[in-house]
Amino acid sequence: MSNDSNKKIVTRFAPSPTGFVHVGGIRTALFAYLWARKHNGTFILRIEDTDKEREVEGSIEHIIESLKWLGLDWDEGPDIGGIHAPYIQSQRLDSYKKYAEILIDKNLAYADPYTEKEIEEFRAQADLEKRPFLYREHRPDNPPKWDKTMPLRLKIQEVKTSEWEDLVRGKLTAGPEALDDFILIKSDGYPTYNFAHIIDDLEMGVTHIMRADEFISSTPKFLALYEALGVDRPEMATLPPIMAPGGKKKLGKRDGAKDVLDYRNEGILPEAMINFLALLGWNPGDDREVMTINEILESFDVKKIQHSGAQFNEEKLAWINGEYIKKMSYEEQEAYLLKFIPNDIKSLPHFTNDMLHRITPIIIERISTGLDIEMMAVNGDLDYYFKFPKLSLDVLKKEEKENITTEENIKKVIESLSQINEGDWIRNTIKDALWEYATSVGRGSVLWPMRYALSGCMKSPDPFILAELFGKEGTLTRLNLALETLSHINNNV
RNA sequence: GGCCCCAUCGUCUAACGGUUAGGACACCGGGUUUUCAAUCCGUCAAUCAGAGUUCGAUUCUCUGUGGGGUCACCA
Repeated sequence: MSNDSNKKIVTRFAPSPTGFVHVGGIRTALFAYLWARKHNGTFILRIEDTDKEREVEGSIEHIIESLKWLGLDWDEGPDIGGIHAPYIQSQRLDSYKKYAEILIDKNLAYADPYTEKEIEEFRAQADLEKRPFLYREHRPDNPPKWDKTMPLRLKIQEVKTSEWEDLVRGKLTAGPEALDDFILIKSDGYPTYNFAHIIDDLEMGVTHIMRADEFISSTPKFLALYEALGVDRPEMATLPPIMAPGGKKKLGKRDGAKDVLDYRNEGILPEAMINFLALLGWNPGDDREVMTINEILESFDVKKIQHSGAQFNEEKLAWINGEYIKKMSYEEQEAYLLKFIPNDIKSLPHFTNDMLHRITPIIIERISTGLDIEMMAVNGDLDYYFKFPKLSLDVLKKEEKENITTEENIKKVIESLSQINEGDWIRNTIKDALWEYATSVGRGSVLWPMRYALSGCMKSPDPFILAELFGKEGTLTRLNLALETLSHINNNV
């Protein structure tokens, strides 16, 4: 293994183009990115498309879009090229062939003459005998010359217990069962992941491999291949798995893991996602939680990477996102809000830039993601800013019976507010004009009907804030509407 | 099942072998606003179990238990 500390750090993110990337993949990319950037190293994006069956068209563009959204930029990759181009495995078949020939010449790789059916039978037999199936136990004595239509397998030299050092986990071991004559080149001519990623890492000078812990069990095979090739291996840092909510299994696409870009659509900010993901399986060693990418970079250390799995908790992600939203500039907040306000609200009679401008801080204070804004819209907690509320007879009646909302109180409020000059129409003046009376008759019997008259809702921001927002005329209009509704009830009872 | 990895509040985590086991999210409660979705304060809450080493284990060792991963011509 290479221990040359002067060597430039090179890491990579190597997804396969089988669809979108979920947060697990991004976390791996992030840690590799952080390690490279921290050391002024190189971060490579490589596409591992050796399984043409599972390939999904458009994946590469989608992956690139996801990484760019998050600000994880790379120094070499399929879209920008680089000194180790190409960066798509299906375009690197010559390299794999070259190394395959080397292994064949050294008598360390051989053609697999069996049919799939025969292999199946070996496997079934092993199952029957309740022992692990190992291809090497069926290794042919005189394998045919490899004609590229048969799989090519690595010939394991020495069956032994494997032992290696992991940057995160320390000393790891695996029994001899983990070692088998695995396939290097498939019968379709493409290399397996096991072979291709090692050749690529070698040719691209990758010094550190960040990977999820499902690769621990195949590491002995990688080790055997490095040995056969006679090359130093890169350092390996095993990341803990990200668990699905509930903690019962690793987060995966089948269990509903979302496309990271879905989070963008929900209003998660890239900085918040990066921050959250960095903290999933790593911590800076102190109590900081909201950290900029530079602060993360400053403190990042593979030694602080967690060993055990961590559940992906969307609530905490939302909380962090809220922290970032509150730190945005006023203009950014307004644009953010506008993005999530549905069109039917935007077409309401009083929807103006001025009103949007004024409610921005009020709404922003109360939300943590765009989903919250959409939810407010659905619940009717947004439209009263832009139109006169429709008051519910039932609600008013109920309060009438409880002797809270009386015509007298509303009249008194209207009377007091009418005396305020337009120029003095701010929340504190409004409050001062009403406070004494409200206190004398019980604040609830004044504030509640005021809130309801202004918003038509059981809950809303402070009624004085609403009154300021709607202006003197708007406020009095709404109060008179309430009064009208109330007297209408009284006349009909 | 074989092999491997992991194990602190519900969740994410902190703690040179010596702390009243700390923080954050969530929850719950309270203040303010007689609204809460805002804000402030507070409560509740954990070292998987059993041995061993040690004056002293969350920390080291072993066993057990639990959870996860992996046993492909997928990555």
